[in-house]
Amino acid sequence: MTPREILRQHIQKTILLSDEQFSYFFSFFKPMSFKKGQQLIRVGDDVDCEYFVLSGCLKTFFVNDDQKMHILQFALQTWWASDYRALYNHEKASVNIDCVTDTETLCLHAEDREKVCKEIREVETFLRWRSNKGYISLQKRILSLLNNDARSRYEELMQQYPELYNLVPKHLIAAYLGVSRETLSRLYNSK
Amino acid sequence: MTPREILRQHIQKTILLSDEQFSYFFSFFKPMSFKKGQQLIRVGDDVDCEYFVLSGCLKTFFVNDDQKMHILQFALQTWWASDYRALYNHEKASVNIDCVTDTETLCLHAEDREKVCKEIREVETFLRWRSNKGYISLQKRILSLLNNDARSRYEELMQQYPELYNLVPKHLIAAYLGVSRETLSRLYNSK
DNA sequence: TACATAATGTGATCTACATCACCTAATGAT
DNA sequence: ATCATTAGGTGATGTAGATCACATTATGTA
Repeated sequence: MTPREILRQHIQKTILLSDEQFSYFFSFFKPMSFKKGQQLIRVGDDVDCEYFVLSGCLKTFFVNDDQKMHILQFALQTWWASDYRALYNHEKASVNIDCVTDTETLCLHAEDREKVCKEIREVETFLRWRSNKGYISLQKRILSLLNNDARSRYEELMQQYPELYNLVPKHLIAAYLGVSRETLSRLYNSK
Repeated sequence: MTPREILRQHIQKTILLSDEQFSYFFSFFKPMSFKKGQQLIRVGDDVDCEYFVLSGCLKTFFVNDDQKMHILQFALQTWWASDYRALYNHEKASVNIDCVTDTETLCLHAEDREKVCKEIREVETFLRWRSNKGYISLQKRILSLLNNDARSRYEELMQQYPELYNLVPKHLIAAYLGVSRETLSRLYNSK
């Protein structure tokens, strides 16, 4: 699939755009490719765009004072990633985004996004629904953090995103689940 | 302030509506008042509306197999509450909402919301931004759950929403923080 | 006014998970 | 091919917070 097709199919799950409308929207996306380990956003940066993942894997993460990393999101194909707090409030980045693997993305600038939103009603509807889905999935994760122990959080994640198992180093999975890498290792090497 | 004024001021923080536009939007909101302990949404219910809080306090919560309650959200004045997963995906409710105190709300049906969204562009923009803000605040809470211990989560909450201290029983605060009521009690009675 | 129920406090004990220390196995760079 | 770096495994030990048990104080209700 071409980048264009990947994006189009993704959007069409929510709304219908004419060829013309889609072409117009698509024209604002700039292809950007990154190597494993490359940083897209660093804490303190100005943030003016968001990334749509075509292939590979990004991680959005925070590093605390003790140098401990917490992962807010892995972004695989058709996922979106940015520091949305910074992007929407015009603040400096408070999280980092970098590449877990080589990654191809389409980059959309916030001002272009707002421009197209005004011009094409359906695009705004799409973005509203995208936000809703994001909200719902974060709520699910909060519930999982409150209710489940490390083992069932791990099993839940592996069941929902099995591709992460081979794609992402285990210590990053641990940093996503909120568990130490040692404990995670013990979890799936026993039982 | 009248309900109308409360809603209008809330919306105007994000977008501008003419008197006419606002009156039209407002006409779809139905005042609904509830007594402390009354249930707005129960697991398994059909969900077709969302609530805008005028006064009082709601809680959105989940009860697990061990009868342990986890609170996803407290909703105070100008907050919105519903089971958004159910509302957006036309599923049965997977969480409960009830009243922590006597509560006045304005109720908006999903079909009316979508109707007004189509008719008034600014309303759709408002809802898109509302979702974004919700997403950002859930992300903040996830980070807090991953990074902070019970004490600092408690202090963070009390600092951000001091009104909860006298409004909400401590065992509910505990259920929001993801800590046992005993531990919470010890936290603020020592140190 | 009395009684039931909900909210809160506090000690004793238990446990999931963190931390530390050290090891082996991959992976990658020169 | 060699060496450094990163990933991963595993034992020993420490600890935040859960759980259990029971007392105390509010709150609501007949």
